[in-house]
Amino acid sequence: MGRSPCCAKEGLNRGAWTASEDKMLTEYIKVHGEGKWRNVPKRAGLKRCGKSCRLRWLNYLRPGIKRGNISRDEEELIIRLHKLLGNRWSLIAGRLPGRTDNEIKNYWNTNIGKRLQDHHQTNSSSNTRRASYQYQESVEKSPSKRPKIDKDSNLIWTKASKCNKVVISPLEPQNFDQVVDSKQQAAAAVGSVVVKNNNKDDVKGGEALLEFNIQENNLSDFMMDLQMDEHLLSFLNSDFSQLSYLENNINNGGPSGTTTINCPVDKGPSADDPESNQILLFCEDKKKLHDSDFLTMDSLIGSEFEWFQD
DNA sequence: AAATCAGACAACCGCATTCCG
DNA sequence: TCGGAATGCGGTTGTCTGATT
Repeated sequence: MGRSPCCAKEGLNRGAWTASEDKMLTEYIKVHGEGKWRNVPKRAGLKRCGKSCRLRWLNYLRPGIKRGNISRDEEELIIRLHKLLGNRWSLIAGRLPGRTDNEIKNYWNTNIGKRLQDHHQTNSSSNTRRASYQYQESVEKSPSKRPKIDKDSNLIWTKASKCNKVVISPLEPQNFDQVVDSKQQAAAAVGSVVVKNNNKDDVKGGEALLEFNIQENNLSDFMMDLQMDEHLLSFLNSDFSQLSYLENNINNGGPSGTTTINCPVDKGPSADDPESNQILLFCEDKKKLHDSDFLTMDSLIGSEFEWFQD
């Protein structure tokens, strides 16, 4: 049985929204809030489908939307994030307050992507070809709906392809059972994951250590399984400086010969205690970590852009 | 002045994922 | 647990506008 359309198409307006339609939608959402998009047109008195209302609201009418004039800083950030994430426009937009995925996508397609392509054509032998461009190319060659990521590219695939439900939360002793559940899920997918309920005397606050033994999978797989987009990416702020911190930690060794990545998270059981509001990742196999592609990320996103500039 | 072209971007479409009864 | 509905996402299309011929 085919899926029913989100709304009947007969008699609906299409194309550009009028000012009065915008007003009706805005006023409706002010009163009733977002969501239940299917019902919005009927209740707001609009001759539009729910999807169209949602899109109009999210991309145009929503408060706080910045429009046009993408700054140099924003552009550089878009390029950096695109290197990391590929065409995950919504994720990229999430790092640019007030910008929408649609706007960034359009901006990329009409400005940055085109310039990159032009640059590539005039400089095809240059070794400055970057993952984002390679990705763009692969997409162009492959018209399939979903992007195909070259495993050898430097793109970080932020959605879990193997186990996307392993969420590591700030830990308290009473949460340990929960952690073991996560461990079992992760172990099935990644290789082996060891969860230790640390002696409170050894480690402050009864934190648990999660040790990931990444088997033949490289660290980018490891990153996937940690929902990088939700947690790790949250600390990859615009200057990405903390990645250097990771590298330093690997080179110098963290506490007890392990490598520690501290990832602030939005909320936790003790949100008022900054120290408990951390995800701690320990990787004992420093060499594996060091040899992995992950470290190239720092150099990748910190790479120069003069080749690209006007 | 009219026709054509290209760039920009809003909107649409189809599919995937998530939610929920 | 399952299936349908709702939502989210990325690719594509349509349309407007300004530049060029």
